[in-house]
Amino acid sequence: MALTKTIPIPRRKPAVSKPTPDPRHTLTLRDVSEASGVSEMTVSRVLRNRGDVSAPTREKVLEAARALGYVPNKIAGALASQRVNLVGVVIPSLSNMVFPEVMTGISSVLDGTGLQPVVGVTNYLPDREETVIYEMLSWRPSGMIVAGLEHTDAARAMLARAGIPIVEIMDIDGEPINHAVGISHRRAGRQMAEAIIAAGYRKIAFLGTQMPNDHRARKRLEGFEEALAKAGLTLVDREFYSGGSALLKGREMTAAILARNPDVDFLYYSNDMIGAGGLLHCLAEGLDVPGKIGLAGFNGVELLDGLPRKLATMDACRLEIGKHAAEVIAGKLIPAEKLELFPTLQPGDTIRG
Amino acid sequence: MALTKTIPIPRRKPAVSKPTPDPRHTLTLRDVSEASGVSEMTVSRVLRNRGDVSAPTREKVLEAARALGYVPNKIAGALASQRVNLVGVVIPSLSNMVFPEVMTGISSVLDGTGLQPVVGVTNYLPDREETVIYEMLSWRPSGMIVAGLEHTDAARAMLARAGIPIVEIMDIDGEPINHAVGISHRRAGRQMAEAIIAAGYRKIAFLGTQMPNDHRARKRLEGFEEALAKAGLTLVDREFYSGGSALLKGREMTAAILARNPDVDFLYYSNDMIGAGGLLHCLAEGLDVPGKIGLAGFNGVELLDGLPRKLATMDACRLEIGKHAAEVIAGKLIPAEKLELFPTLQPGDTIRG
DNA sequence: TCTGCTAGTGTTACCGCTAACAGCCGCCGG
DNA sequence: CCGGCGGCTGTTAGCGGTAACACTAGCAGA
Repeated sequence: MALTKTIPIPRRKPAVSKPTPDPRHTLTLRDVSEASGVSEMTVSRVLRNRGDVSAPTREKVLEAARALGYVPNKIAGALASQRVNLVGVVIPSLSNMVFPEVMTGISSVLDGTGLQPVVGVTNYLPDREETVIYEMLSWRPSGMIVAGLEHTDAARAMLARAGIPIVEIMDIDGEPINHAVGISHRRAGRQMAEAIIAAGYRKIAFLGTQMPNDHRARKRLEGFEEALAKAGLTLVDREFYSGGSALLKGREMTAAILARNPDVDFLYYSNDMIGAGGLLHCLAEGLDVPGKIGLAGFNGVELLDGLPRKLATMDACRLEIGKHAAEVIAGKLIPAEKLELFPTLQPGDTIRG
Repeated sequence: MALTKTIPIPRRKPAVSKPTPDPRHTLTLRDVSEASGVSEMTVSRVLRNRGDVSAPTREKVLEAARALGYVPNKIAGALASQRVNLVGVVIPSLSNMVFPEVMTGISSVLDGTGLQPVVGVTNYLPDREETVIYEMLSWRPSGMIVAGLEHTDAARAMLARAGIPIVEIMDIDGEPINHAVGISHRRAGRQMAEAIIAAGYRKIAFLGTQMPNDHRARKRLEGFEEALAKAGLTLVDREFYSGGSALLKGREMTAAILARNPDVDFLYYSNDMIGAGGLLHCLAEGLDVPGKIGLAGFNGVELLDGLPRKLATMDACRLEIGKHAAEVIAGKLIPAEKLELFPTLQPGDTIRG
């Protein structure tokens, strides 16, 4: 297209005279190479512990690198090697105790592998999730761990054609892009309902979060109502909240439900935090738990151990989910399409047995 | 050094014949450029919204990029532009409610700026912190936010010569590398002690975490004892824990202290979670709170709102700290060396007043 | 008509590092 | 004595973008 020759100008002064080795200049391999009298390639080999380098050379290089305070530039390294030791982790929130524990599981496995997790938070917003995924993929990570199976079409498409292992975690009720590691929340809800019914409770109410995009809470409720229906029951009442202190909201919602339905005999909470609030309320009111009224939550947060009475719950296998997801990314686990874990129901002291 | 000429071999086949546009191939600017019939540079300009591009060209390019599902390679972009939109955030833990809130503050400010936080967790281990910092710096972020003022010498040195803004958060009792945003924990401890003494309590015990590297908890305790000393008092007892459910540990430690010192009249906890456990214990025992015995924690976690009685505490300005730190990084705030915030004492219902 | 400017687009040379070799040297076996 | 091999080190050409220009065309003003 160009009809004439262009004579481009170098972007930068080729090199400043050596006498003034600008101390403000960011160090490169070349600096270490000059300081230690070997080629950049050899320095690179030493710093990555790759290839054969004689012991004396290695020493010299390490010495020089340390003295200069050289920090390698992974951007350049990643571009050249087409390899990035990052694993994207996309989760909805950090503030509810469940994802930090998943992170712990992920880190514990990744720690040995040279891979490093990078967290992105979506606040349960699908568009935000799409953006976060896009941003992460643009760094060409070695793998992605994403919470949930529900994503925007664009997000699914990006993940699918990224050419890296994708693990969707927490939930297995749906179609994974690649691999899924989690529990069936629908089944979890069903199991809890069956246990409650078996214990003889009949007037059951639900208390949960008002979050259209918390698909896992939704699926639990669906499974729960399904099992109720099978027993010829329906929820006698339900109450939702959003924002604020979960513990406090749990108290308030519980008070509201009890005021409306004095004869309710079971309260099923969508998470342990509001369940704990409800439990504190019931105890404060002097209600007979679990005789007259039973309670159950979901998650198995360790917080519960400190309560005066132990709330019935179901642990969500968070640590295992994180570990297995990381194992799949790290190639330590045979990648089945779905890896289902089975939560155990912990009856605690709030379901009569 | 080489005496002969080397004829290197290209790393990859120069180009596959166009007829088979390998669908597995990772897309580059060139693919979009070919699909839209303009130069790579123009595509780059369109995708970054930089420079003048005619509307029709812009449309064509966007169309092609969307159709192909192109995701830019930030690694290459960052290397070429010497610009990275990442901000490293190094914190000790995610599982204690305090750092998630700091993160919220950081994100809220960074969201508008194109900058993106990347979190690293150290588990209160100095060596781990050094590694995390090294890893992060190797990605050449635009800035770093690091919790605390205590680091290994190597970590300090790396941060100091990275040539980017460094903000140390949470604490200001010490010498920052660059900037510090936080509160004086020593002063916070002192203030709490003064309030307790003013309320007439005299037999005061301390309950906290057994963490040699939680410098902020240590400084609070130091300030606390300093103020006690000034009033001629000393701690009548102290108890430490590590690991496990904080709420439960709070109950257990409280029981232990009370068993050893039946006449103790105030319990100062190093954090709200164990304080809440202690409060639950005292209430369960039917103790007269705050008449016979007072309690106080630290942090102002929202959890407290749900308790039967409100624990006295001091909020740590977590949200503000996160916001201000991010503002410094984003260049929105005049970078003073230390930015001190002042926590407010919330007497709650557990200090008699 | 010529100049100067501006908007739009293309060209080239890197950014800092690593893959893939080439080259050198010393040693060993035949 | 020679070929081969293995250990160590160097050379070159990118990786996929972007900075900094060069260049063209179109148009306004002198």
